[in-house]
Formats: sequence, structure tokens, C-alpha cells
Amino acid sequence: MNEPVITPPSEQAPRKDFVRELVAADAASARFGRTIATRFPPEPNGFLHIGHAKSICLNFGIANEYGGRCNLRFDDTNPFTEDIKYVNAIKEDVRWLGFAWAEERYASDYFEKLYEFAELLVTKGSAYVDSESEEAIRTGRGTVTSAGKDSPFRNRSAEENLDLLRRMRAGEFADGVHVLRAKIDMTHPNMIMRDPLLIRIRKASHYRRGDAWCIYPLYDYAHGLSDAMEGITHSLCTLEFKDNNDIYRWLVREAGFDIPPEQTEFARLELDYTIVSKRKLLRLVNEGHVGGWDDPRMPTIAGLRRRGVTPEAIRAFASTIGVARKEARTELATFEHEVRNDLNMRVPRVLCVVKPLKVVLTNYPEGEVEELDASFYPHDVPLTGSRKVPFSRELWIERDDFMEAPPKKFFRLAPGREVRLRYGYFITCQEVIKDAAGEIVELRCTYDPATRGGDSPDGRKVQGTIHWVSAARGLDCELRMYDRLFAVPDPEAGGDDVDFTKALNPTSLITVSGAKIEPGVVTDAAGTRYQFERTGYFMSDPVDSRPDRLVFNRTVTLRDSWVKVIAKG
RNA sequence: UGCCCCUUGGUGUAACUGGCAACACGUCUGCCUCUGGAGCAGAAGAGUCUAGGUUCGAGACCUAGAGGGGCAACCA
Repeated sequence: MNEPVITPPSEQAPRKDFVRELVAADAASARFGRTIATRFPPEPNGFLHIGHAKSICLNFGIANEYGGRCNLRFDDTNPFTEDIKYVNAIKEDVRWLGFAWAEERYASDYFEKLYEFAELLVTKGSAYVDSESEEAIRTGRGTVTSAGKDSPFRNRSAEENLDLLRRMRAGEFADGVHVLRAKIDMTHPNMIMRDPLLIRIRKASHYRRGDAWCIYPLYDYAHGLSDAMEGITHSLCTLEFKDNNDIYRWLVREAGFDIPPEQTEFARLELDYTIVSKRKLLRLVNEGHVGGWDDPRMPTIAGLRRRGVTPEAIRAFASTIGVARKEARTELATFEHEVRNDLNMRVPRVLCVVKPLKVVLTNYPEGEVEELDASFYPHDVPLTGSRKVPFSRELWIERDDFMEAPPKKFFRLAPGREVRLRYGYFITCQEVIKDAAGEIVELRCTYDPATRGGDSPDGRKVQGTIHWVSAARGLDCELRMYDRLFAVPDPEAGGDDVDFTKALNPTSLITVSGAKIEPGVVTDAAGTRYQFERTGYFMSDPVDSRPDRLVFNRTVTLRDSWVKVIAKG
């Protein structure tokens, strides 16, 4: 099936959030004297997640809206944790989300330049080589409520600092022996300004630079300068970097950039029943709590993609949650709404029985199979297309669609009651067959030949329409019923004292084998999305599904007002 | 015993930058329906953390509190 490309209404008119207002003002006043430039700066040490998607939509979105450009820059300054496999995954995810970067950049390409700035700072007396131990540096920094104290190495001469710096680069010292620090103020009220570390020695090979370097810049040092070198105008990051803004400005100014980029912070996404911490997601992967970074339960872009979520839905979601400075949690319902809203308008409907119960139509000719017309789309979806669905004497219907003693408002099948088989006939339940244990194993029903296609010539109505699959022609399939990964809205509520894996939802994946699906789907490529009528949205698993072993991932259930009815009694 | 940020219905965002709070999700009613989906119609739900102040008038401004969050990694 080919899905139409649809732009959700919520994406058509982006709301002016405070960041966009700021950019709009700067664009109008030509404050930077250059085109608006943003960047998305992931560290290649993990997969991108839904929280990154928010940032991607913001950065690329703004660039698009203001005729600017957005770079994809890998903030790869830590050789211990980064890997090329992550850069590849990140690039794929950004593209899949629908964005094109102006340039692909790497902080590791700036090492030489960054080193030159370091010599400049040292020469100016704005930075020095500290030879204290890691421990001494930590204690020397003081605490949030008490001032730090100067390092004994703080007043080395420019010459000595330069000599040491060069020898650091030359590899003369072991890890941790020396470190380059900015010379600012050890009593600064902002902890980050207490002579922050700029460059450290790391005798490790870098996934891109190999062994070319043994000194590596730290985030604060590399980030702002990278922005400045790329001509970024608006450097957007999350709230936890607010305090880093001071060092960002200090450094860019020290390095001599006249119109420095402006860093603006916004609140990161917090989604109920999920976590968005690369460190913790990595742990889920490493400890085998999930099948990998692309496990459909993961909030990663790769996981959502494999689950069947579309990029349009993710973008629409980013648009509706908006951007603000307030730390907030978003309800899962908001996300699910965008997913359903998008899928509803684009995917074909198909019949699949999750928990089959056999129905025998006693008055239907044995051995006969007829092909019934079934539309792929409901009347209110402006798409056309239909297929033939085989109908036969023996059928599967949903176990939950039959009740021997139905409560009030139960519109489905029950003894003596007539319902419509979707696209098929009206059938009436005549007899319930049970096994020795009293379990219902089969229903004997009669069908009304005059209702072929689902309408009765005499105009009689049925209250319920249920889905079904021909027992003679239906195919077996596996259904992976995914649910929220965590059992509680805020899995990180207890902080680091509480093991967040304790909050994992034990039923986040329920595998159903022996489900029955109409045969037409075998010819569709893996990765095809459907709505299984009355059940939910599904996508055939792109890696495990094959014609001889169909596997479908549940993307999201349909809204179910019936559960509310029974909940109320 | 510090610095910084935040505080609007259940949730997320708005409010032309001072003129009696809007949109979306969710919830509830009803209608409609060959998906108990979708759609349609409607409803409930905050007086904007608190207390002062400025003003004819404040969610927006000022002051003081309270509550929440961030910062003491040679992580980003």
C-alpha cells in the first residue's frame, strides 16, 4: 500500500513560541547581520529519542521558517563514549523525521582550531594549566554555599603555561596530570564560572580522529566556540544549560568573535510513562530490558519508527506541545492522539482477529468460498481503494465479541442475537458449543443470504458490527501488543536513589500468536501500516515479518469507549 | 546557607505586551455511524501560587514570601 503524504493541520501554522518570537525579532532587526542559523548538536553516544525530536523540530523548524540554515553537528569531544554507529543512527533518524541539514559538522574537526584558541587564551593570561589532582580541583571549587579557593598553579606565567600546554598536546603527560582551566573567579556565585576546565588529557583513540589527539576539549569549551565558528545565530539548548550560558558568553568573547551567537534555553520534554535520558536508555539496552535501541517500546526515534509511528505524527506532536521555559510533563494521551490522528487519515483498514473463536454457519454451503468487496477506507477518509475478502462456512470472530450472558449495552453477539459481520452478512447465534471443561469452543450460527454486503433489504437494523476472518482462508500471524514501557507516570520520580528499572511495566509487551488475519496482507511489504478494524493501528515488523511468518507491531490502540461503558457498570 | 530559572483549568500551551483568561489534549452529554473508530453538537472545569503595592484597570509591572527545578562530572 502506498500511503499519502499528509501535513497535519497542527503543523501548518506553527505557533509563535518565545524562541520564535526572539528569532523573529532578531531577523527583523538584522541583529546578526547574517542569515539565521541554528544547529542540532547531539553527542554520538546513544540513539535519539522523542525529546531530541522536540529539539530537532525546533532547530530545523526555525531555520526553515526564517530562511536560515540548520547544521547537524556532532558534539564528539569525549572519546570514551562515542561511536560511529551512533552518528549513523542519528543521521538516519533526523532524515526520517523529515529534515535536511545545511552542513554536517563535527566538533572533532575543530580540535586544531580549538587548540589554537587555547594558546591564545593562555597567551592573554585568560587560561592556565592546573596541575592539581582531580580531587584537589574538586575541593578547591568550593560548594554552592561557600567560595572556592585559587589553585596554587593559578599564577603561572604565560610562558610556562604555553610550554605545558604544548607538552600536553605532545603527549608528554599521563591522563589527569594537567588540565587547562579558564582564569575567571574562584569565588564566582555561579559555580560554573569558578575557573572551569577547558581541556583535559585523554590518551584514548577517538572514533573519528584515531590517535591524532591526546587532549580533548570539554563541552563548555567546545560548544560555544563551535557555534561561533559555524556562524550560528541562535544556539538553542535545554534548561539545565542555563548556568553554562555565562561561560558560553565569556569564551566566545575571549576568543574574539564580535557578534557571538545567543544561547537560549527551553524546557526539555518529559513524557508520562517514559524516560528520556540517554544514560538510562542505554542501561535498558545493555541490561536486556528491551530488545535494543529500536525496540518498539523505546521512546527512541528508531523505536517509534519500528512501532509504526510516522514522522508526521511526531512533528505534529512537537508542534502541539509547544516550547516554553516551564518544566512540564506531557500526558501520553497527547502523543497518542497525534499518532491516531495521523494514522486515521492514511492507513488502510484490514480485518484481524486477535483471540479467535470459531463460528460455523450451519446454513452456508460446505466448501464454498466467495469473495466479498471491502473498502480499505471508511466513508470519512478521502481515499479510495478496496480489496476482496474471502468468506466461508467457518469463520473466526473475536472471543470478546461474544457473551453468553451479555450485560446491558453489549451490542455484539449473544445467544439468539443477530449482528453484522463487517462487509459480510447478518448472522444469528443459534447454539453455543462447549468442551468438557465448560469452555466455549464454537458457535453455531445461521446467516441471512439476503444481507450480503451488510445491508438488509427489509431494512432491519442490527446494533453491532463485528470483524471476522475466514477460517478456510485466513492466515496465522503474530501480534506484538506493545504498551507503555513503565507502569508509573514518572519512572524517575525517586531520583537516583531509586532504581528506575523497578518501575518497568511487566506487560509492556504481550505477544499473541495464533491471531487470524485476512490473506490479502501477505503481498504487502514489511513495514506496511494498517488499522485492524476495531482493534488498533499496526505495522508489520520491518525486521521479523515475512510472508510465511507474519508479525505485526501494535502502534497504538483505537480509542475505546466500550471500556468506559463497562467501567461504569 | 550562594547563584540562576520557573509558577495560568486534570495536562500542555495562549492572552495584541495592562483592559474582566483562549486553544488543544483529556473528561462528560447527546447525535450520527456497516469500526462502541472517525465526525458533529454541546457541557463541566482555572479567575492566573500567596500577600502587599502601582494603576481608573494586572495573569502581565514592583516588593516580599511560598513552592518546584538547575548548578559543587577531567559527562554533555
